[in-house]
Amino acid sequence: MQTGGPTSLPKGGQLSFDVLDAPASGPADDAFDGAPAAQRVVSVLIPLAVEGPYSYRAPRGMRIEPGSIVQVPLGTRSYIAAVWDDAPDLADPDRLRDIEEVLDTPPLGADTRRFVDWVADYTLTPRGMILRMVLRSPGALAPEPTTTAVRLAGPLPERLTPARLRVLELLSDHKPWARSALTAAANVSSSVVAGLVDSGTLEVTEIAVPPVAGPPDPDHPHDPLTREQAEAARTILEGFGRFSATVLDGVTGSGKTETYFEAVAEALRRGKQVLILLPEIALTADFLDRFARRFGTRPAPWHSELPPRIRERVWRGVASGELRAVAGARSALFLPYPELGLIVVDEEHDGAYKQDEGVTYHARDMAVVRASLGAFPVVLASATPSIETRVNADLGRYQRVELPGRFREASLPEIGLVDLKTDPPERGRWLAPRLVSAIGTTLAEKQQALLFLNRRGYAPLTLCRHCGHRFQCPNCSTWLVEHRFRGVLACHHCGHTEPRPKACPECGEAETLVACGPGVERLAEEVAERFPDARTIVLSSDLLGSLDGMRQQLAAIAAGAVDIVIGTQLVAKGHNFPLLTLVGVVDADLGFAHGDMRAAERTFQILSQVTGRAGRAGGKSLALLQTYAPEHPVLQAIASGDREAFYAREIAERREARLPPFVRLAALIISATERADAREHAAALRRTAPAGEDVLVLGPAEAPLALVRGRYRYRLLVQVPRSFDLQSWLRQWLAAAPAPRGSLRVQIDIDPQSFL
DNA sequence: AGCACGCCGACT
DNA sequence: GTCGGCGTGCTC
Repeated sequence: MQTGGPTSLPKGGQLSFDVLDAPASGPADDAFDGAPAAQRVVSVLIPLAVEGPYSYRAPRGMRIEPGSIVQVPLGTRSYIAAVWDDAPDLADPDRLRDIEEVLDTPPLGADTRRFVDWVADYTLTPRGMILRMVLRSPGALAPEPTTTAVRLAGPLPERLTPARLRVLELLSDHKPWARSALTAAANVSSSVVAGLVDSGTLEVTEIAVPPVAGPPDPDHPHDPLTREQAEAARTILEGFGRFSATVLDGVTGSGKTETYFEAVAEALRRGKQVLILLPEIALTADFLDRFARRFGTRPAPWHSELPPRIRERVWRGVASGELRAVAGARSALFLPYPELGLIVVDEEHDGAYKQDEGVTYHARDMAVVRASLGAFPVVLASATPSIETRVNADLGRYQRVELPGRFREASLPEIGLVDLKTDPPERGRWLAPRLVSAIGTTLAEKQQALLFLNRRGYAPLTLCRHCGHRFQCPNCSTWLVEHRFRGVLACHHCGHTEPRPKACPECGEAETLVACGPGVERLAEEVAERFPDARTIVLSSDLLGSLDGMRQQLAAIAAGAVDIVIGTQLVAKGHNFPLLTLVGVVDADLGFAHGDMRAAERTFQILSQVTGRAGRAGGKSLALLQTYAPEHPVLQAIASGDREAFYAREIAERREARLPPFVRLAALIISATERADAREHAAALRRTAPAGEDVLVLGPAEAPLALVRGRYRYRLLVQVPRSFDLQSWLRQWLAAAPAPRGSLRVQIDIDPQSFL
């Protein structure tokens, strides 16, 4: 089934991976210890698209060890790279060049290096590209920056104002203070400090920049856990000292965060670094504050929007071990932790953990691998665990801890299905009478309602009443969505937009275009007509201005300044709406439309999340789901609250249909600037696929062609049994296949969700 | 990632 | 005839 066996896994790792283990990278200690000091040759991995490390000479006396960050010449340029474990293999010693410099940064740990190798092998990506994700913080390796500070140095000034006294008080211990910190702490303007410098009372010096986050205190005073939470925490804690994977499963509001914080505290007490992974959108100030309430300080943040300066400091702080806790989006997995001892993957089911630009990987699964390589616990937390995680738990690969019910005053909402066949909305309207009356009641009781419709814009389809012309995207096989606020027709796939014409482009008739179906904008129109006095807000990603604007809107909602919230996907994730007592799902069937094999799972997850938005405030709450298929098992499971029914059924169906996680799936993504090129190359590749008994080249996926960032992408699916050595097979296939030409690229997406 | 080498279209 | 477009391949 595989080469290598579990040799590259830590002793504690009782997992067997049915993919190739880390490439055979025998320990290359002799390269570092055995050779005479004058002429050591070492392997250096350069963060470029190279398959393996290159050999370099280490000049006499240079202090080098595996993982050292070095500056090396390559071609005409010089790169920051890392000393790697492979034995040097360059036969021709004349081509060797010297390492220029060893940077004054802690070396990458053995775990980090093995992780890079493992991910490269699993994703069939050049190793250098994975190293690039680790070293990607430009400037992080520059010398430690300093900041200007002041300290007490001379006689007191002649005039002592209250502001000056506050400053002098803070400086009375003669220690230097950073200028910005001092003005903030003394609540004075910078001119007060400047005045004291002018008078000779203070002197200006340079000090190291304080860390991005202080040391978290595991024993910071906090609310005690409930018995169930404490019990769950204990189960996770039993996993310390070896690899373990724990699924922390509990409905919204059951206290998952408090529970895994206990595991975080224990890891900190043991002197380990901690990583909490969150979907980017959940990485809010709200979460950081929650962490601060438990540990006395915020964790170091890591996400794509982080300003470069902070980014560098976080990278450096993690590498030096100064930062003990990181809360980050998926790329935080590739920070150079020297002492990582716990990873928590919050909302583990979230699709945002999958990266599909550039290197394709699933951060949740790579987190499990990272924990396995480092022999420490990983916690997968979710109210709606993914199918593959549930299957892994059922098979005993992961342990499962369930938190029952909600705690404190919060209660679960009552859930009802509104059958649109028997209780339809009026013509041209989208809200059924039962939902309308529930909204009325909610408003009358001065409470808040949320209407969820996962469809941006005004209407998903526009057609001509006269000739039947439908507006379609010129690039993709999708309808153009009308956005009335912006006055355009837009493709939600590739971003193509065109102005909405007055007349039909096909038959030329004017005023014949009709909007079909609702989007949130149209829903807002209906709500404004029905409830003209209600204060309404629409939350949709394309209407969002700045991040700040979004924050203000959320704050207004939390403060009760809004009566009806109308929102897309955005409202299902992350943010809390503490005052909600009614949730209306306008089209609960929307998620079933796609031919996607994960459609049922995704619908279950999003409906669970959005209905769970109600009731956090305590008291009675209600969620109503409008549907044409009230008998659908997913909706039945949601309505009855019987989550097990959903899992049992979905798992059985996947097994029956031979779908992941019961088979392995890979997608070859062929991308080109010309549509025909992508399609042709996909066809050529398919012809050369090696035949195998158990191997099924499924050919194009249902919507194989998509325009992504100006390139046409064609997806070719391959399905193999679970225990198949997919990596080797793909490697052979691609080696023998016709080479991509021109702007063609082939990228591989190995069923990222069922690799264990 | 850069940079050089190579092979096909419009120029003095 | 060659200048230069970019596609391709190599860098220890």
